[in-house]
Amino acid sequence: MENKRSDCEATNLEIVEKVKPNMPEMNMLYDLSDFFKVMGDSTRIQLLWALEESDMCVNDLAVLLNMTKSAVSHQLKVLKTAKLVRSEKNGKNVYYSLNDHHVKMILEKALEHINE
Amino acid sequence: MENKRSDCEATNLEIVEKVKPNMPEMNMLYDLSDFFKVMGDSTRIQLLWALEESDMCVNDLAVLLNMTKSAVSHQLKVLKTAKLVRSEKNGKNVYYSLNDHHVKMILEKALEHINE
DNA sequence: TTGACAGTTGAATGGTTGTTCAATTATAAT
DNA sequence: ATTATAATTGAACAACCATTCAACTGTCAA
Repeated sequence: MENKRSDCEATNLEIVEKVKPNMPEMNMLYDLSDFFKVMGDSTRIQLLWALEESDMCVNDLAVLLNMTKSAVSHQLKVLKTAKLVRSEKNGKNVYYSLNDHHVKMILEKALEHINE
Repeated sequence: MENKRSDCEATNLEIVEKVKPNMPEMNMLYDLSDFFKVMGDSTRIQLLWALEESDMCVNDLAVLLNMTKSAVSHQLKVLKTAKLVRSEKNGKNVYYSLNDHHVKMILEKALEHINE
């Protein structure tokens, strides 16, 4: 048996069999959902949006977003792990910048969906 | 005082002041993050991917994804609330279909980011 | 070296969320 | 009418997550 968790039989088996080979690998699926999970937080979108305007240090990002440095730092780490931003130390400050040119396009497409 | 929650002063006030007027409204921000939250689940991405191939009823989607009808129905409701899918009743079955042409493009852009 | 500031970190907390389970509605067939 | 199937629903549970808090590291200035 292949479908152990499903509680039913197919209604249109020919459709299921036609679609099945075109479904993505689970690994790709998890990569995709992980990416969208990272984007699915208003604080992180604000950070990406701000860094699209200008490279900034943690301090300034915290002031701009009206949040504590700690909270901002935590979220920047998430963005860095997802390779959406990179950081560079400069004296006492750490400056963050965007690391991916797809983000702007994805945000634009998402806005098109929302504004429909 | 405007920034009550920030625990620091700006390091580069001119940058903060330059970026601030270009930041998005909070409402738009929440719409964006809500959209990405919906996309940030592998089950829902599978459902969208499958419906891109063919309209399908809940039963067939459950078999295809190897899940219970209940779990699939719950997630379809999330997608419907987000206006990403629509549904149509046909006898005992409810057939779902894609309701947004941006999703495919957004998935493609996201894949470009991942495959870098 | 001392003090102040920028940033990071880990634990704790409160809130959110995906799946399961059981019950329910609605439709079709006998 | 009765039975079976498709789908939905709400509650419950466990897992996950964003922010807070306190402690800590590293750097600069005096």
